[in-house]
Amino acid sequence: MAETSDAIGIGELARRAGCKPETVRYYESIGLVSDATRTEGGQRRYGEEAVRRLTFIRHARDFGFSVEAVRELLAMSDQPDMPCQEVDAIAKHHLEEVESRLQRLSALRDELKRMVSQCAGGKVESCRIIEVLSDHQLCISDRAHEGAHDLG
Amino acid sequence: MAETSDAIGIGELARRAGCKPETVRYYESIGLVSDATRTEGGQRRYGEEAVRRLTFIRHARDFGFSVEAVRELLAMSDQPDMPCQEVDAIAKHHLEEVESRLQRLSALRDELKRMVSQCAGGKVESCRIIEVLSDHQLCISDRAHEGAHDLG
DNA sequence: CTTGAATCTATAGTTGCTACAAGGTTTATC
DNA sequence: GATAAACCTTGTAGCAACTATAGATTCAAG
Repeated sequence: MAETSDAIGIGELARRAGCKPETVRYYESIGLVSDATRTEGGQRRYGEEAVRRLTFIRHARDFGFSVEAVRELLAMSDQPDMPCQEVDAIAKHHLEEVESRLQRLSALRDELKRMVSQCAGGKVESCRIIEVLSDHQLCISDRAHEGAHDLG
Repeated sequence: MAETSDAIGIGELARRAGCKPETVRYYESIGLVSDATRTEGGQRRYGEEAVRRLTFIRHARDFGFSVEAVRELLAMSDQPDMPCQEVDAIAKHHLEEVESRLQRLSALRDELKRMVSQCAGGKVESCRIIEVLSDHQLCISDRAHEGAHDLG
């Protein structure tokens, strides 16, 4: 097992960073990770640095940063002597987005909860859920379901 | 202006339901709304029923229901005599999903907040944000950023 | 040397639309 | 009846961030 050395394959790399080989190839195709060295047969081989970089990427993605934000964060982490203002700005901006999504999603939950709680369990004809969906007037707030855009 | 009668165009229909003509054509293409009658020149013409149906669809989508869920809800609202258990089940399931997203997003916010608050504003080298992203160990919870998958 | 797992490229699919391009139709005005 | 503005048509490509598949090749182990 030469897997602690500088010659791991794409599968092992992916496993160590917690993603799939396809994802690594995708990141390479969009230039998020640099092209790997290849074996004579054309297979990718990676070292420890690649593991660190991919781990950073996956971790930032898990935090919800967009791929473009990750690209910037990577570029900055490659410049250790620069001030970290920009890093801070990206993170703060992301935090604000998350907080705004939370608010909208929370309003959506309230509206859904209200709707569900009013269903008496009779026929579709008199179902409160169908009624609410049919008639916007029955919603408490016009802004309640803007949070829906945060759902896939 | 024959626009209150049974002969509105796709633009007027879309405007009344709060979406775009493209969206209406898309819904037609996936069978969410049925094919419209056409003028001799081939343009779509709609009546009041189409306005109601499209409004229902848009409203359900605004509530975050998936297109497939909307399809089922529509089918059920077409059967007023059926019991509304299934409608209830779809809505409850959706509510559960929204609540679970909320929890994960909220954990993510906490983690982000913590990360941002610890940044002292020095060099990238010693930036807490970069450190946290580099090292999973520095997160409070392993589950904190599962909420990221709720973001686009 | 053979087997089987891993990898390769290229392409299409996911969700729910949105944005063109290049034309055809309708409607209003003169 | 002509003309122009506004509307409409189909078809295709694009978005985000992967995921999945197919069919061929390569690698490592026995």
